Amino acid sequence: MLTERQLLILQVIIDDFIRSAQPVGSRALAKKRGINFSPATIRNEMADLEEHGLIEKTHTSSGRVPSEKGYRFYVDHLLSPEKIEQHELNMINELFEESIVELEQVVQNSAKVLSELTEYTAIVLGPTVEDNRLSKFQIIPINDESAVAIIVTNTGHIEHKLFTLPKSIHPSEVEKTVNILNERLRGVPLSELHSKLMGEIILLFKEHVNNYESFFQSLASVLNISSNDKLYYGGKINILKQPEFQDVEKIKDVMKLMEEENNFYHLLRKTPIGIHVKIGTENKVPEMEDLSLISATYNIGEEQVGKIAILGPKRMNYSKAISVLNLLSKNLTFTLSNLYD
Amino acid sequence: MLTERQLLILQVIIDDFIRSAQPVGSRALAKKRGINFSPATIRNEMADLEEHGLIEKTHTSSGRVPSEKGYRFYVDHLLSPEKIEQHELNMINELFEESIVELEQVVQNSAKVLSELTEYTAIVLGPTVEDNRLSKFQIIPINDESAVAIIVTNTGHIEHKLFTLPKSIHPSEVEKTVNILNERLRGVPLSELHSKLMGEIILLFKEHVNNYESFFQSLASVLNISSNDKLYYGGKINILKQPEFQDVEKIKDVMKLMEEENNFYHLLRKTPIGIHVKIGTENKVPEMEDLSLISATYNIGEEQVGKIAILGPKRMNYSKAISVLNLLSKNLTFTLSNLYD
DNA sequence: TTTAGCACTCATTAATCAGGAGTGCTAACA
DNA sequence: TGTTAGCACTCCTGATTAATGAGTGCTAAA
Repeated sequence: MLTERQLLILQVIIDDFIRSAQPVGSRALAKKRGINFSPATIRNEMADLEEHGLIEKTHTSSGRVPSEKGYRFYVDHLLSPEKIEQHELNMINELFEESIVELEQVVQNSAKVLSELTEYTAIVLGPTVEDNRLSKFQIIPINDESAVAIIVTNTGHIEHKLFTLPKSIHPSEVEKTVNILNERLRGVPLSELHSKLMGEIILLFKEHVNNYESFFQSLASVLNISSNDKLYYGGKINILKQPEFQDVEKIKDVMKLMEEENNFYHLLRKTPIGIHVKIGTENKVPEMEDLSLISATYNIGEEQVGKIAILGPKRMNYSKAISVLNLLSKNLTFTLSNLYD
Repeated sequence: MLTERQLLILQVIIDDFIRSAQPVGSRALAKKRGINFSPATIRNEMADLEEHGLIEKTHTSSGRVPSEKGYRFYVDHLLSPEKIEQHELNMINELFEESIVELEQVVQNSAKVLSELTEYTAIVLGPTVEDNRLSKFQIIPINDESAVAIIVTNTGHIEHKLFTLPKSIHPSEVEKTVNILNERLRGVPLSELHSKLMGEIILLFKEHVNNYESFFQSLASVLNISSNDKLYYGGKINILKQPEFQDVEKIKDVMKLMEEENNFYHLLRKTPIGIHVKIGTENKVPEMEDLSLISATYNIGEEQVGKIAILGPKRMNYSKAISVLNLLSKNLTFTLSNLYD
């Protein structure tokens, strides 16, 4: 379909545009090393590439700019992996060197490092708590009328919830309840706790716990875990450094996009396993037509727990971003698996 | 110092500028109702006001704009309280109508409402956990080597911390420890837990708990509560609606300011009790020379727990902002005091 | 097939100009 | 003596024009 020379020219155009953010003309291109033909020849090839819809002009007599289709082709076929510098490697390794206390902390720091390495905005979706399995449940009475429920999961995630504890419940009943729940619910994904409780466990309650009704109500609400996996940003304002965001309206759009957390939450949830690149309108979000989102997944053992992603202009350094994302997601998976699996 | 008429003119200039963001000229001023003298007269008075440093020209033949000193004078002497509309009252009341589960949630929602009511950016400093008093402490073993410590305070704040539990410790020892700590530390501010532990309580440990040393180490780190009171923003991008932020560099500055959470954290911590207005350079932060920050405190009972604030352009509607802030902080104090005190 | 040459297009920038809002000053007025 | 009308002057704003230059497509020659 495309000749070797056309591929070469396309690659150089996109590489150059990614670097300079300026439309690339035939003369400037001819001067690049590796290019041994005249501007006129290049103009002919460019016309062909434009017919294929891979590059565009911004006006009749301007240089060429990659089209969305061009970026897609570039990402799919022309990308050469970028070498990661030693000092960049160090930054990533430092993330995992300190003693790791909380999973969330590591994840949050990853976003920061990711944004610093790429100069784009990093978005990290924290562990999907719903898929975690219950490993320990406990109730701590605080005063006459309230208590805290503690839920510990297999990935070390801890959650606490305040609830009202009916006065009529005797401490021994509470203990019995805790025992029942631990016995029956260990290993159950948090998302299924509520239905399990309403199914088999309510029968046990009827049998063993006096005055169970209002108490059971409270428990039901406590075990109704809503998906509250969090979204962390790193370098939110990095994106403003990009020359394409010198326009006030565009800045407002992208800031608004990030402000409303749901946007990226849903976008990232949908994302498949492994590295995934969505360019411009492929994101199906009007405000993202000038943005690309590259995402990767990280796991704990076999369980897929979260996503890390880079948000940049369509004209982003895909090669660099993918390399860094790939490395970091693998490191995250490795470290977290060792820790919690 | 200033005549009645000059005060009137100053007030009208500032009111008008706050509304329109345009320099106010003598002719436009003369047409306002309540003004019954000619443009020429107004020009004379304006010249006086300018000599006092209360208003400024943007260029030789422009209308007048309030100076920072002018705003200060306006806030101190000319402010008339703004009536709060019924639907605005409703928005505030709705905050407190739903059953309140977590203090943090209320506080966070306050930021949202505050930003919606004012169209500026709201900043809320959550409860200062350090000043809370311990009301309940508990330890829950998770597995052979780790446990969760639960700390509940008098304001209903719950905190959990993972720590390593030496295998050598027998469950009965843990129970004894929990009893000792609850007995000795109840009512102690979180910020003093650590020193109390290292002082009187270590002696009790030596006496009553076997193999206490490494266990005690863990406890010490658990009870070393760092001040992690959080900063919440509402309507971060509201500030971009203001006509003074149509300049890309300014937008970057203010976004960066908000991105680095420490900035406002420290600024708000310093703020005195009650309503407080800092205009432009009074904030002592170079990037805030075009911004004003109005803050208020909210309490639980007698204890001052947090701050709510509004960040807007220097040309903000002080009257409205102060009224809303005043009302909301009082409501917060009232509701939280009833709940937790 | 490649390339030199040329006419043409269009964005960008600087320069010029007209219109208008606003000021300060002076002199007349109540 | 305080107030106001009149006027010359300043400076911002927006529109228009012109020059420059980067780049293209096409044609014809190598």
